[in-house]
Amino acid sequence: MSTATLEQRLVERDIRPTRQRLAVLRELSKEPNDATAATLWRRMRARTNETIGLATVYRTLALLNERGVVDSLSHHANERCYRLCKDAHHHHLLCERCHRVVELDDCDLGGWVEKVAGRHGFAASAHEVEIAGLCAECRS
Amino acid sequence: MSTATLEQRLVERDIRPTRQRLAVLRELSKEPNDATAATLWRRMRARTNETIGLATVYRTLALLNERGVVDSLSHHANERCYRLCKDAHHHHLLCERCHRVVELDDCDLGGWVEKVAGRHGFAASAHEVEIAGLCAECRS
DNA sequence: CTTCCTGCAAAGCATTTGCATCCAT
DNA sequence: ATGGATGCAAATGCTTTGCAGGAAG
Repeated sequence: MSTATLEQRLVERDIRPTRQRLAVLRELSKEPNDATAATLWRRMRARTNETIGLATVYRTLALLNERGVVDSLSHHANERCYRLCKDAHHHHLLCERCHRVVELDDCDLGGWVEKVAGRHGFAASAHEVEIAGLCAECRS
Repeated sequence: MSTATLEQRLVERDIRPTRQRLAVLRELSKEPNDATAATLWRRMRARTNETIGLATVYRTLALLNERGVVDSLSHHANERCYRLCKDAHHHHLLCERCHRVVELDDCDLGGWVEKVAGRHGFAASAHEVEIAGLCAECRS
């Protein structure tokens, strides 16, 4: 993804596109799965021309999450993982072996959700589905 | 739930039903929603006739979770929550205001899950749905 | 006796915060 | 100048672990 597009994502949500924030976003956009704050930080640190503090990575991820730019998952019990949002609404397929995460971009569950929620007096505002299993590669 | 039944749940999974483990289980069975390790511990401590260490609560919850007696959720970002499993397979309704958790005991999503997973080459082994919204009480 | 369990206190670790400095407007 | 952003280090808070004493069979 071009830097221009990444910058646009920030500006759109009223986030000042600082060097560090763009760096975090760029790093996330290279990651097909999800990554922890520390992982992203280490990768950026490894490049001598990019300096950034771990606290800034945390602050940035929290901000991006709050504004809907990144997802925050917590499958690995003790550490939170982040990934760039692809679309507004989607679900996840998780591979139990290699921990690959596939984002599903189709969701036709709307009706079912309303029905189930209504049955318990709930007004549903969001839903999230996670399917765990083995990916094609790990199956073979 | 009777103590006998609780004890049975432990014995069935080859867990020695010690006083502390039963206490944790009994405390969990009184909790309609989910609770953190510290919350359960404080409640048990409050009763002068029950002594238990926080570490033991953590160890017990981890064990029970591993053996499928309790669920471990992590909605509240920083603290893990536990709740007694009702059935083998179920989903959750979460109230965004009061944090009540309702366990759905019906799941008619089987076909959908297989279809979606298969489309991406996955062999699904488990799935989890969480629906967030406002419960009847918080809506009014 | 031997094995597993528990309590306490001491780590461990991810995450947050205080504060001085820096940067952009 | 002024308000936000950052880096570093210190603090926080949940969770785990080491170890000595205990309970159970």
